[in-house]
Amino acid sequence: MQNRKQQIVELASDLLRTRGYTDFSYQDLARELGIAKASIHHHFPKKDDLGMALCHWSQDWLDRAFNRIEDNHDHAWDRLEAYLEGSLYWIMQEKKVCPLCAFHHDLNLLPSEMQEAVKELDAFEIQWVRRIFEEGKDRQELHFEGEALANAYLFICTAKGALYFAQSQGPEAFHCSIKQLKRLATGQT
Amino acid sequence: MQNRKQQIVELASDLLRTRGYTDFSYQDLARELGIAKASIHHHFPKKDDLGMALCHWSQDWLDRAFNRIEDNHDHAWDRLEAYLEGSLYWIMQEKKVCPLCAFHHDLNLLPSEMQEAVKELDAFEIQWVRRIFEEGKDRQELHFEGEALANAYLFICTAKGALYFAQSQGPEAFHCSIKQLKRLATGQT
DNA sequence: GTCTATAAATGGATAGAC
DNA sequence: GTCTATCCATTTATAGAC
Repeated sequence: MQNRKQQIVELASDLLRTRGYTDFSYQDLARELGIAKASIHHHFPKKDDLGMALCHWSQDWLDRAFNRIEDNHDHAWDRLEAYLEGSLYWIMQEKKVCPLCAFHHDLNLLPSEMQEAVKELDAFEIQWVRRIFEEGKDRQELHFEGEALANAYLFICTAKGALYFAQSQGPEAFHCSIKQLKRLATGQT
Repeated sequence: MQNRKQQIVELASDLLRTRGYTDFSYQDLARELGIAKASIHHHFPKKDDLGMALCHWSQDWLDRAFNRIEDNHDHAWDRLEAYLEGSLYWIMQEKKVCPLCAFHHDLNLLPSEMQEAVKELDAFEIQWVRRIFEEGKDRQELHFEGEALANAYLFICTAKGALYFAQSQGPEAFHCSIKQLKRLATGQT
């Protein structure tokens, strides 16, 4: 069964986003799939093998998320807002963080191969936001001062931090800081 | 030895900030202190007892950090900058996150008593930043648009997110977004 | 591919002696 | 307060049968 392998990754990604990489076990996976622990080891001999598979899964997850946003929204700010609302939805409704945030929680404890993969995924996410800012400026949809990259950093850092506080202080904290971002990115008064 | 108890908390705070709450053990503490695991249990019967002690320690840590900043800097932006530079120093030079960030990593896994404590600590941190913004505006040191609280949220969210990326992308990512913040908070062009 | 069985290490926790 | 000894559960991982 080739699907079993994907089924394991899919479930693992769920536990990763809920509990973090070091805090889910093969036993958790086996229980929920109704199979033996040893069967998971057959597909992923070491946990770090599964960890790398989760890194690749995260790349796909980002691709899908970004493509969906671009398919459903044309205006640059609508795309950025969809990115924000998506993140907030996951954390508030599903109690899950994005896979990258999950990996960051244990970054120092991960094997170096996984750390490198996370760095590349971070860079990929940043570059996507930067591209949206650049295209938005070219099309006169966004009106910000300075470089697109600097504004992209401000945007994505604020978003990550807002999610951090959304968990403990509720969604108002999130919306409050995002409102500021919109003013800056769109050039509204 | 009453100092032993504090010694344990001090070491535990270090491991908390380096590895996270669920990823350090009584064994780690015992090894580094050169005493038996059971001796740690004498001072903190359950790990969550130690966890609550770490929450109280974190409150003291915040108090000390904020007082030091206010003692050494008068201008509102200098205080905010000292807050940022302090955070960056810890993560880059010492590979440690602030205790609140550490607790956030496992927030969903913590007993509710600890979760409540973290929420209050978050609120305390936010209120400190807000006060600095308000005082800065009153003294004409800061020139920002809108409410002090909204600007405080933007500031602290950006700071937390910048630390997130500093870990994986290096300090340039941090400085890049902080430069934007300064422009906004001080009213520079 | 999946199972049972099992290993070896680790984690949190307790009992009771000194 | 600290120790040794011990308990029980969990975690990662392997061996070998079906």
